[in-house]
Amino acid sequence: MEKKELSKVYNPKDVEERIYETWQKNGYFHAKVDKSKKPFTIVMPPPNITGKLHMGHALDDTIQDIIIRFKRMQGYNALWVPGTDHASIATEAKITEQLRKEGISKDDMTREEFLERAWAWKEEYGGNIVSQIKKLGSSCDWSRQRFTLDEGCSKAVREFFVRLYEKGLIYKGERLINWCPKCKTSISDSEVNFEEKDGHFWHIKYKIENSDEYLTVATTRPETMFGDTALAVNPNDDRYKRFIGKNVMIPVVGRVIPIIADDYVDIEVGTGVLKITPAHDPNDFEVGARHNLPIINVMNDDATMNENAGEYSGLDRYVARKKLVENLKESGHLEQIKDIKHNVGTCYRCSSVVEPRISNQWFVKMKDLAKPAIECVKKGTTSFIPERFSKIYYHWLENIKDWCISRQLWWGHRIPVWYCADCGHMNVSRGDVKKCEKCSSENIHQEEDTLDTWFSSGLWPFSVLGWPEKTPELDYFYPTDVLVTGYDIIFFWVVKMVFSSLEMTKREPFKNILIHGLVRDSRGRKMSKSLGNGVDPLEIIEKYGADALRFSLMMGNSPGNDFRFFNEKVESCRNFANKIWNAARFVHMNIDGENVTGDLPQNMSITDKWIVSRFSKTAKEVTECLEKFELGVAAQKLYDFIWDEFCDWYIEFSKISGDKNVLLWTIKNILVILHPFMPFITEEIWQSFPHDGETIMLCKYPVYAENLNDEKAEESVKILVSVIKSVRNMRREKNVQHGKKIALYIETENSNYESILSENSNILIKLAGLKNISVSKKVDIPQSITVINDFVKICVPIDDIVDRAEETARLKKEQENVLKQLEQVENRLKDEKFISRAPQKIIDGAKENAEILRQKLRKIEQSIEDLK
RNA sequence: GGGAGCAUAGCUCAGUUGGUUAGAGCACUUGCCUUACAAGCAAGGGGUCACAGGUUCGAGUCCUGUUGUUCCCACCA
Repeated sequence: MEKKELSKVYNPKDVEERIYETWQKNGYFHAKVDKSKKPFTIVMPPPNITGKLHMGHALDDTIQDIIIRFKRMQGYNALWVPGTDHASIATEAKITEQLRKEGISKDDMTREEFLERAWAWKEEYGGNIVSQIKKLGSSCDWSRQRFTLDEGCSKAVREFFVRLYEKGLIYKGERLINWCPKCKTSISDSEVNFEEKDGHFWHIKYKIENSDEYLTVATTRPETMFGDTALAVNPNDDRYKRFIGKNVMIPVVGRVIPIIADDYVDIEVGTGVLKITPAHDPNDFEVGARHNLPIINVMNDDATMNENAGEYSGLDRYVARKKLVENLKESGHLEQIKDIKHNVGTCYRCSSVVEPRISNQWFVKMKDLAKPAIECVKKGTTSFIPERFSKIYYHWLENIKDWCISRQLWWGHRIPVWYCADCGHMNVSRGDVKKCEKCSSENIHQEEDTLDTWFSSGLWPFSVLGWPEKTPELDYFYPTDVLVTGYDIIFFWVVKMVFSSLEMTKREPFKNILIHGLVRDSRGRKMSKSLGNGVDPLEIIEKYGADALRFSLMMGNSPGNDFRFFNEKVESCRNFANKIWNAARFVHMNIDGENVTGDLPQNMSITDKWIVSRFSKTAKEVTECLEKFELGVAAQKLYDFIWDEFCDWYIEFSKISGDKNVLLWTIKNILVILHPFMPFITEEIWQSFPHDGETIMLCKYPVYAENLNDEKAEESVKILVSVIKSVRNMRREKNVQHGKKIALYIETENSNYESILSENSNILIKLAGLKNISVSKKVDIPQSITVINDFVKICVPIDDIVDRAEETARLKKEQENVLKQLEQVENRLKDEKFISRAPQKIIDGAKENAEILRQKLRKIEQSIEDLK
């Protein structure tokens, strides 16, 4: 802040970048192991390297930055570890797309060539999001920045994999998994989104062998008929009992399959007959397993039909479906078609319809891992904020299925398994394997598949601190204190961190899980690319400043709840920043060139004692809120204190009387207490005042002090304020001209009040616009306006506030004004077009308005009459 | 089918172990460029806290039910 030329308006662009660079240059964000201090640790949820900063990040990072700055100022050794996620499927899709635009197919590349390309891509774009996070003011320790695919994290991944494998918790097997035909990889259950889509129920007749009878099956996916290996009915279904054990012929396909009985079949649903296709439906897979049915896969990895589909081989699944339905119709096997709406699984990355598919994949056995993760929250070692999210967490973990961790992708951690071509042994190893540990053959090759991204990000809280090495950082900063994330990511990520950490480190990864909601657009819709309704935080920062954005994300936000983003809200927070800026200008006007230290003097006036006491209490409340992670409430309290109590009242008092040291003390403390929320402007102003230390960032966070508390001063100011407000109110009601001084008589039998009011009459005179004031035990003025407020009786002689001639003139002017308005409304009501076309509500409103104006006019006329 | 959230001013939302007269921002009305700030100041209007019961001296807050709404999970042959 330049002392000579104080701009009337705060301009964040002149400030933010410069200050952030200074902070970084001086290493204020860096935390090192120091056993003399208590650590406080947050690891940042790593954004994808494909990503661009969106409002979700802005919210998440603002919350973390406020907490970490608060804790740092409280004296903790506060560490915030940043980093990025390789996001295997998302990044691979982007690179494949980029290649496609260049006319290159991924299939024409070797794995090595592709990875080279991917790393180059990471170098080029991976840094973007990091620089964007910095623009928010995030005080992360950038010297400790990590990447889920860096050397250390890769080592952690192998350690984790091998340990789970050795414990028998990882296995490979043929299972039915979700297959994305576009990404050409398996995906886990939690990566499938269900979308309601229009579809059809095709009722197909399966003719019973050696009979003219047939069974009708309803299906939504007729093309899977090629993989049917049975029809199933409920054993208690009287309609079909007699068919059990007989065979039917699959229409068109011509293969003969048995009719079996299984309780899974619901008599009420559809026709009560179910076709069993174990290779393409999870339930059928289980039924098939119970009855030892063969498994026939009918599709390729791109969802075209394979050789088992005969003449349909090579056709896309939907083309094949259409053709098959035609064929069924022609051959008389199609009984009817019903339109239905049904939920279809889609890929969470590319939205393609997922195909359940039998495949050889790697899995983690989840049951034993889930138990301690449930316990950890039940015991309260780790707590959700708000608490209700623990219910969702329990429910998910209690019903967990095995986790499919292998992906048919290249960008990621390659599974550390080497197959021996000679003896068939599977070598599972932390290090690279050169020869088979069993037969010493060198004819080995590594598993082609990579691991699910969440397999590595599940290790994030401890891998970033050096695990599996026993680093001093891990020993000191771990477990972390709080994880800040959105509820949408609890299943994907939070649970994985908890069970991974408990299994590997025997510790919970974090003590608290602070859950926030989604940032929605002003109409309450999710911000999304397809809707084009996303608000770019960088544009907001450009226009209003990072401090305003941060504060607007906190005001009225409460843990776990979604909240809507409005430009108007940011604007009001920008105004708040400007308010503080101008308050600082006022303080400068008063202290510059004078010997003001900002130390509290021995003897203080009542208003000085009041603001100091109020500040101390506010500090207490704000700290309590922050400790409980109630950031929105804390922000509101700061806003109210700074704007209402400090700016609107204390600064006005200080223009009349007051100690300049107190003025400086208060604003400096305000800057410090507000700093975690608005780091840039507070630093800028703090630097402009006399100060000890290099940066506001390292100031001690204000605390409540008993000796600053002054109930008497607070009570006294309350009385002064009540009188001022009553007088202002009366002036307004009686339309006393602005600037007109009035005489005031106050009656009170309380001698304490009497002395407070008398001693501070200068304040009352100035702020209530008085000519003079008289305070006594008894006031008796017959011709007066009287107001009784909570504390005293206030009288104003009537002649004193009403200059008859002036008042008459004012009323006549008002009369003209109202007449004009009334004329307008009446004209509108006479307008035929208006009456016939406007909604009834608007018309009624206008009629009402006209009536109000007529009444007002009558009152004004009466008042003019009274004044004569 | 199972679970959770939400319902408070015209709009968007706070309101934390129950406590006088329910708050903020924006919008609205009125008057002010009052020497920090018009991105401002002062005053004001506007709420049966979804509905119905219950607990209590006292309920926006706790309990039960109802309605509306959003979301999550599961399933949909």
